[in-house]
Amino acid sequence: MISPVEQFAIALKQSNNSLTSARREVFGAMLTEEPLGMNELVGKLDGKVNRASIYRVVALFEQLGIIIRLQIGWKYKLELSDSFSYHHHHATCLQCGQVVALPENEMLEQKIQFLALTNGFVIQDHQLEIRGLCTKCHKAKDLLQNKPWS
Amino acid sequence: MISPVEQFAIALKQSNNSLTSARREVFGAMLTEEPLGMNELVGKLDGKVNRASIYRVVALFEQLGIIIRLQIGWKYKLELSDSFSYHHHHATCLQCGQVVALPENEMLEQKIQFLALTNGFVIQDHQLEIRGLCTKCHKAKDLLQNKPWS
DNA sequence: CTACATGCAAAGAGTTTGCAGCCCA
DNA sequence: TGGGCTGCAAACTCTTTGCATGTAG
Repeated sequence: MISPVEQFAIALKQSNNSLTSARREVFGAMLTEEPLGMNELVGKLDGKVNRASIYRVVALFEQLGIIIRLQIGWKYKLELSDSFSYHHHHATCLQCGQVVALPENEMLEQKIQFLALTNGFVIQDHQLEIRGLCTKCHKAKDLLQNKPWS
Repeated sequence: MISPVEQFAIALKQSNNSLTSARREVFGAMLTEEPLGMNELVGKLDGKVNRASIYRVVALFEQLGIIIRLQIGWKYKLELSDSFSYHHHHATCLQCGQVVALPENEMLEQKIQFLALTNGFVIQDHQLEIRGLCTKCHKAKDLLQNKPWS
């Protein structure tokens, strides 16, 4: 079993990129549960890595397929790529803002492939953004609408 | 049968918003085949509607569900909402940049609903972004790789 | 030691806001 | 006529770039 950090180091070496401290810091900061916004990332590395360098490192990581850019509403967030986890999609709760990772679904992936292929498109990459209400917020809303206390 | 422009006028009236010339212009500019980038929209309305007003009108239209914001790569594009056409997804060609509207696929929609529901999520909205190669560019690439002339 | 990477500061997009004047209902 | 809408200009956020310095290999 190879650790994420080793995998990261190998990816850099294989692409002829140095393993610098800024890159290590950014990668370390990305080893989190939730996808990170650029501003959060900058904040997390405040005093350690310069803002411009973070942008440059993120661009490199994206190019190397180490991280991916998720669209969450109007903004984007960053997350380690599928190579460091597994292929999945996300659902964002419009109420509480929580981003939930949805488990891989083979049937769904097949349908997406099929839809693209029947239209002559060869898929290289895809992203599904789901917006709605999470379990908690949905229940809360039900309570409000049913007014069980009235 | 009700025309798009009438439908638009009704949507404004019902939400207590005036039918101003700026809003008419923006709506008119949106009546196109392809999704429009904000800069394209601004360019198209250059001299007619001020940049800031376009942003305000777009924000209003989005809120009223008249237009939607598509994620295309790192940027976004605008397009009239499903109420003015039909529910569909898009595929962007990484080579030539063309954005193709893919026809609705009931099975796919069901899978998406299912995936969300089994994870306790009630979908309000969703967007699928497909990136790949269109028929033309894919063929061109095949030619290059097979080097039929060599 | 050398090429590549970073920090810093300034420039550049893209977007938002305050305010005075204009226009739709 | 009056309240909402627009144009204008300035402010703000996010991102990129040029250049001198630092550092990994």
